[in-house]
Amino acid sequence: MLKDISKVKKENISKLIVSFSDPFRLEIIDLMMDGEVCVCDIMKLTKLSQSRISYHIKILKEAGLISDRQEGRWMYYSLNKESLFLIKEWITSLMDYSSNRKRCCE
Amino acid sequence: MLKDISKVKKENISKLIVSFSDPFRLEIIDLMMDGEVCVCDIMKLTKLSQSRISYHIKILKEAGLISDRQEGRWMYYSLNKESLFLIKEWITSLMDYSSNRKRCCE
DNA sequence: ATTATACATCAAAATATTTTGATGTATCAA
DNA sequence: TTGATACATCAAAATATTTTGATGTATAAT
Repeated sequence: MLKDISKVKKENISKLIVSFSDPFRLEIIDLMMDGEVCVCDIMKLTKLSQSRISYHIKILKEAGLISDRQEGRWMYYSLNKESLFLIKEWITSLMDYSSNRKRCCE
Repeated sequence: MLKDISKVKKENISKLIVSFSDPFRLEIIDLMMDGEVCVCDIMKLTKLSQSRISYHIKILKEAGLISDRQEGRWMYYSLNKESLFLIKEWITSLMDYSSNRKRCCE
C-alpha cells in the first residue's frame, strides 16, 4: 500500500478523479486546454445548456481542478496545473509500485 | 483542444478514469500495488462483501486497468501498467497545454 | 430606473451506479 | 460423487448523480 501519499492526499485525489470521470467534464477540460474559457464559450462549443454547464463547472471547481476569475459579467475558467500534477504524481507512484509485484495468498 | 490524442484514445481514457473514480475501487487498486491479489485477500483486507468486490473488479477489468490470472479456484488480479501509462500521458498532455494559456472571448 | 446579459442556484424528475442477497459455475478435496 | 471453496452473475432495491426548467443575483448598457 502507498505509505508516502497521505490519507488526506488520497481523498483529494479521489475528488479530483471523480471530477474527471464524466464525459462532459472531460470535454470541458479539453476546451480549457486552449486557455481560459467562459461559460458562454462552452455553451457555443458544446451545445450544453447553461445550467448544465454551471453544474459541471461547480464540480470541477469544488475538486480544485479549475480556477475562476471574474471580469464584469464573465467568469473565466482555467485548469489548475497543481491539481493535474497531483494526479500525475499519484499515477506515477502507482506505476512505480506496480512494477515490483509480489505474489499473494502464499 | 487536444489534437494528438485521438477520439478513440480519449474514450479509453474516459473509461479508465471512471474506473478510478470510486473510493472502493481506489482502495482495491491501492491493495494491488503490493502485488497480485485474489478476491479473498480483498475481502479480508477491506471487509467488503464478495459480490460487491466482484462487481468493482469487473469494472476495473472492463476498463482495462487490471489483468487477471487464474490458478485453480483463485483469481489473481494485478494492475496494468500500460493503462496507468495512458492516463499519465493524458495528464501530461493536459499539463503541457495548460501551461501556454490564451485568453478567450476576445 | 429599466432592461438585458452572464452566470449561479434550486427543487423535482430522469437516469445511472452501487449494493444486496440469491443462485450459478468451476475447481478441488475427501 | 458429495460437499466445500472461490468466485461470477443476476435481478431487485437502495442510493447517487445528472438533467431540466424556473428563479435569483450581479453587472452593465440604455
